[in-house]
Amino acid sequence: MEEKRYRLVQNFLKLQIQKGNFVVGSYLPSENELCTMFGVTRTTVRKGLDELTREGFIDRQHGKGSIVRDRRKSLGLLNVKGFSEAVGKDLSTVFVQHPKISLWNPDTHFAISEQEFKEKCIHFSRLRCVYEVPVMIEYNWFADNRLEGFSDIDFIEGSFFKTLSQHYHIEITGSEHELRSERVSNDIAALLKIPQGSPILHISVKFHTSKNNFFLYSELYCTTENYPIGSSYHL
Amino acid sequence: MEEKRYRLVQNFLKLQIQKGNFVVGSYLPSENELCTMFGVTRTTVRKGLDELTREGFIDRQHGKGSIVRDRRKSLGLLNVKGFSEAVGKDLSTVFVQHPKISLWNPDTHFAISEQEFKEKCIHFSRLRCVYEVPVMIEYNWFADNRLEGFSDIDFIEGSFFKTLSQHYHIEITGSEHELRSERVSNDIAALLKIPQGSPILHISVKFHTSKNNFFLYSELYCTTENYPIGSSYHL
DNA sequence: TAGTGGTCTAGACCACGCC
DNA sequence: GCGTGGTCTAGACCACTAG
Repeated sequence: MEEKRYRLVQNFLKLQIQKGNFVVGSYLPSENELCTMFGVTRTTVRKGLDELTREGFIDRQHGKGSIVRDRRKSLGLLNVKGFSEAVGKDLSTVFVQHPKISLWNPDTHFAISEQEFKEKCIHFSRLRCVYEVPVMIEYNWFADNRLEGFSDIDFIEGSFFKTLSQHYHIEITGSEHELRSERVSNDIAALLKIPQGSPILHISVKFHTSKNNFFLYSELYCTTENYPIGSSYHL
Repeated sequence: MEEKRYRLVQNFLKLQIQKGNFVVGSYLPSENELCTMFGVTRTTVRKGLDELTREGFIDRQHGKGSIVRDRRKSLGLLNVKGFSEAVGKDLSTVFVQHPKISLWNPDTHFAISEQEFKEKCIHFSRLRCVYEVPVMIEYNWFADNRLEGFSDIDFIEGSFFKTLSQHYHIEITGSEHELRSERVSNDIAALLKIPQGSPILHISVKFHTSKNNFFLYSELYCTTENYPIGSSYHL
């Protein structure tokens, strides 16, 4: 399929990183070592490493080497400030609904493709708390038949994305968001333990992945009074 | 300062694009032409073009050439859906406060550096409407002495960013956001013509720029009922 | 000083778009 | 067919890091 030599280097290294054979913070083989491993020149190896850098898998350090990076912090995605970033806070996640096969929920604001709609989907929802205080509820849907045996395996370190990467070698490649400020519904007010009718931040997300035609749909409802949602974008 | 040859190519082309000498949609000189223009090899020219691609200035088309791109749509920044994207809608912007020298406003949620705080700042605010209906009010602050003679010149096509690029060759390189869902204040409710106490989306933004230590601070208040805020991110 | 990544040359061949 | 960008080679020298 893909005969470009730099892709071979790139995909080989990516797979090793996804599998955990090169852990975060460790160094990849040097460029010269990769040259002999793959029988190519440095230009080709460097092109592969450039791509991995662009994808956020590695950082390169002049005079030292290429170091494996924690990608989850570099995606520019919306996340509760202090949730995945902050250390030393008491964070917790509880399932409101464990993953199970269900029907597509009409609540998703992004259009689901016909192809997806024909399939069953998997749904799960989680409540996110800081210091035991609920700050966000998250509803997720995705096409069932794309992730073989998903319901049966556990989330790696409580992270859906980490699970996708390590078990299925699927990465998040992008996302679309729609943001609304609404009055909270009574159901969600009860779950988040906030007064009825409070303003709440509603975020609809469509995640794009490295797997063809595989998307993740999420609806997030956040109380932003104490923990505003942060996001960042850099060139 | 910068002696790398690919930077020469990159910066030369970037400046021409910023000045409008290469307009959006036109083709840059071919790689071979650039080679002879700068007396370097294709590897070097291509490295410069790679950088421009990464920065969003150009797209490259196999067999055709490198085409100048409209960068403002590629930043993954938050913008009112249908504001800068949609065509055929009746969009308008009115100044609530024209640019003038003022004091730093304590309303900004991001910390302003000591260096900036010592300087005066320029402030302006604008009301954004769709079909004459106000949907967003925007307050902006930035350090005065960074943009010589700013108050006196007009916005290019009503765009602050376009003005920064063409007049000062400054580009937006990134941004940080904080999002909150709040009850609207009475002042803002009046400006946006919405009922008092309505939920409103409050976005604090710190824009990073290509000019050292120059940032733009914005506070946005958006009614999201009819026109939700959209954003997207792609690898 | 040895090893690493960063820049650069002077070629070559290929794949794509267009006439 | 010709010009374009995409991939690749086989070198070279430089800049940075570390023992």
